[in-house]
Amino acid sequence: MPQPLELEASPAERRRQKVRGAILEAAERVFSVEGEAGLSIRRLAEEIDYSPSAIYKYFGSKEELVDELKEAFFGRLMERVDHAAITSLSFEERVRTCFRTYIRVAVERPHHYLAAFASQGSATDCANFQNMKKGQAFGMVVSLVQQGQSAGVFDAKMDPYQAAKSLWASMHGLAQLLIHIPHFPEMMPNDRGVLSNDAFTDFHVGLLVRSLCDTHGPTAPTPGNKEHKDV
Amino acid sequence: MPQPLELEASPAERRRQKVRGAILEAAERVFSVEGEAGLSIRRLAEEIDYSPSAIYKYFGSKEELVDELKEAFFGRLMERVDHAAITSLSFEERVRTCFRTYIRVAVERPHHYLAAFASQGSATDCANFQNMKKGQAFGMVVSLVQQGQSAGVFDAKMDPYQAAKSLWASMHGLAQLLIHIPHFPEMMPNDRGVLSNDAFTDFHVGLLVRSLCDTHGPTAPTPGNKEHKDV
DNA sequence: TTCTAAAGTGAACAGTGTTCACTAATTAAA
DNA sequence: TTTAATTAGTGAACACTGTTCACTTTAGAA
Repeated sequence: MPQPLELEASPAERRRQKVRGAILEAAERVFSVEGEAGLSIRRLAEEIDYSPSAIYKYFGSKEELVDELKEAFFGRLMERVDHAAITSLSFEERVRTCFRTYIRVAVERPHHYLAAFASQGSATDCANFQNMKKGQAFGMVVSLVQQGQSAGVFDAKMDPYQAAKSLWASMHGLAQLLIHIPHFPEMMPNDRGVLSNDAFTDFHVGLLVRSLCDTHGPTAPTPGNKEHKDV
Repeated sequence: MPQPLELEASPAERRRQKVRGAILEAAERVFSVEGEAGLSIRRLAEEIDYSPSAIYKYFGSKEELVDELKEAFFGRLMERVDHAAITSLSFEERVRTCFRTYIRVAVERPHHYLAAFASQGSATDCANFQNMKKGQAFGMVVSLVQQGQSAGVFDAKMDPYQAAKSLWASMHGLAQLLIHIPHFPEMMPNDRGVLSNDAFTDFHVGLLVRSLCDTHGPTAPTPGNKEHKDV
């Protein structure tokens, strides 16, 4: 811990944070529009009227800088989903608005969302997954499933963690396809059923919720009780 | 069409195709292990004992070369899923093996799978989506849904195209998370329910199939019949 | 054999992330 | 206030990248 916890920062430190903030701000601006491909150190330096090597007095590498952008984005993403959660009264509404918000934020900042998941998945990433924002986001989904179980809407016999992982994968996939395939919801051979992003997201979430509901017979799937044949 | 459809190719053309194949082979080798990041024109040239500029007599750009790798991968992916489809007797088994195969191939060649979906989604991509392998893959999912409806397993009132898109998104998301997050199926706070990739895929597919089944009441979701509030 | 078209090459261009010796400025100590 | 020690900032360079282009060599056809 170099600085004394931000209370009574020295003028030098305040100046340093100002420059650091300017770098991050310019980086955010460029990254939002052109992604990591358009974000070069030299361009960044030009935008804030510094030399390229000056950047390295504030960030160890370009990757460090981008990681900070990604982490900040994930923080904003969680904030907005959290806000959607606490302003929703019923469980059904909460599920719908939370996931719709998740998708909206992802589509609003496609480069951020893609980059946040494009890490090479190193061992260290796995180790402190719980501590990272991504792990917290997963925790929110788990909580949502547990709320559904408490409310008697979801199957109580289901492992909420496995269900949350499945749910998260499904939402992540939708975000990816909406970003990568333009007009994905309208992508149809004929012209019936032209949906907006929100409408298709609702449809998608509707199906996912249905799959977790408690209105089925004893055929509800439980993980890990089947043998697997080769394909 | 430069060459006369491969029948009676001239020696020059055969030689050319041989070199072209060697380039693609080396590219495939490098790309499989290190992805596009590790694939440089100079390294490729060194591996096949040519000069870097020679590559450009066979491929217009690096992107063209990589696109060919991606297209070939998607072809193999579809072949294997197709094989899984025709060797499965019952509908339930077909669904399970097809999707399990899809996930397996994606995880086997993570760089290929990620790159295949990492295109920037230009307007041209959208235009000839139907003609590309990716569009054919989507067609297979549609067909699968329609088979389920014909078999009386899936809700017949459901639009198979919308359902297929939802299904595809969910499977794509799982593939992404399995690739990006090591030990995703075992990612748990406690140690119960340690699943393999296949086992978790089966669990995931089980939920998705459940959501499309016809064992529900009249509350089955139909897309596009709801108003959307802001979040 | 001569001519033409293709194959293949080395050098260069413009760009990238990054490092390092160096100077300028600011802060702390005498 | 003068001096010493950090720190901020710089320009040049290194090792890369994809790509182009004038050039030579090779091969097939007339």
